[in-house]
Amino acid sequence: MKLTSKGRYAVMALVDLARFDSINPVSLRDISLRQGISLDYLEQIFSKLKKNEIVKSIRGTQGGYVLNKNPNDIKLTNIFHAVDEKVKTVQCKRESKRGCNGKATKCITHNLWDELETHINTFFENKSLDDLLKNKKETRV
Amino acid sequence: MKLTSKGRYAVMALVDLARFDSINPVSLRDISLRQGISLDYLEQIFSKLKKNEIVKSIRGTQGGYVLNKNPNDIKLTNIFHAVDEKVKTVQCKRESKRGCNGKATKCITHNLWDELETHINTFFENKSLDDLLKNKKETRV
DNA sequence: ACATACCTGACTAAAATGGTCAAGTTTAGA
DNA sequence: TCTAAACTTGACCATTTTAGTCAGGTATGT
Repeated sequence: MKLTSKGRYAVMALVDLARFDSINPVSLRDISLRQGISLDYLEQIFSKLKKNEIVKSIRGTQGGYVLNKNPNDIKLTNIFHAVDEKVKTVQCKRESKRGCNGKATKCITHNLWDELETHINTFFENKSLDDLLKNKKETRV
Repeated sequence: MKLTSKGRYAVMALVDLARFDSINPVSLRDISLRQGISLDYLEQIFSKLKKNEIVKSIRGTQGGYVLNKNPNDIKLTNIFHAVDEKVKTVQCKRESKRGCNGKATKCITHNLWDELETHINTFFENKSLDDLLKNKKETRV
């Protein structure tokens, strides 16, 4: 299962974006500075977010990115999917129509991973960018 | 977040073990053959399972491993913990008492990962080896 | 025209993964 | 008592993934 910094950065950047894009397009440079994420890396991430129609880009001076949907309609599952964070649990090697590991049967734990995957996906499907915004205060420690 | 083959192998091996250890100690060689997991790798895994008192070893000829607890008392969370599958989501770099990323604040998404972690752990805490055994038939495809 | 900001693809150091290999020790059973 | 089966330990390693960097673009508002 993968769930790494790339996904975290994507979420952080989008929350940041959502907080400011109603005024102006937000440049990656600003997000980079505010969130402490490398600009070059952000560009990779936003390229994917754009392909998946989560954000729109506006080129040129004063340009930047804007959300392409209502924050309430952007679920975490969409974000992770966009940046290739596959919320997939361990795969059985060479799983095929025939079964796991080339055998004609499913392996003992096969159903378990299916269940887990559903469990995690449900969490992400029920969580929108809007939910995070409501909780957006950077709480003091 | 890590959730890899090592965890899957550990679970597969323990289910296998649970099915046969009431008769005799089960050798890793048998598990290796039945489950298609490298013997050397199994040894690494069982070394950790033993340290965490999930299995007992019996040395010598006809030796092998035996469960050290009732299958109902072995939760998946115990297994993953034993083999260092940390069910931890992405960490904020250098998180400290002071906050995330060296700042005095928690990062925007901090609570999210905490919630997710709890969500996944709940799943694993409620799932025991016994639950898997009940479902143990290698269902035909 | 030119600075700002997006866009693209190649490249890479470091870490994690999924093992292998070698050299033991222990003990049941012949 | 000898020996083979089985556990034990630790070093090692190839491959893949991660988390970026770097170097060049292209588009556009002012």
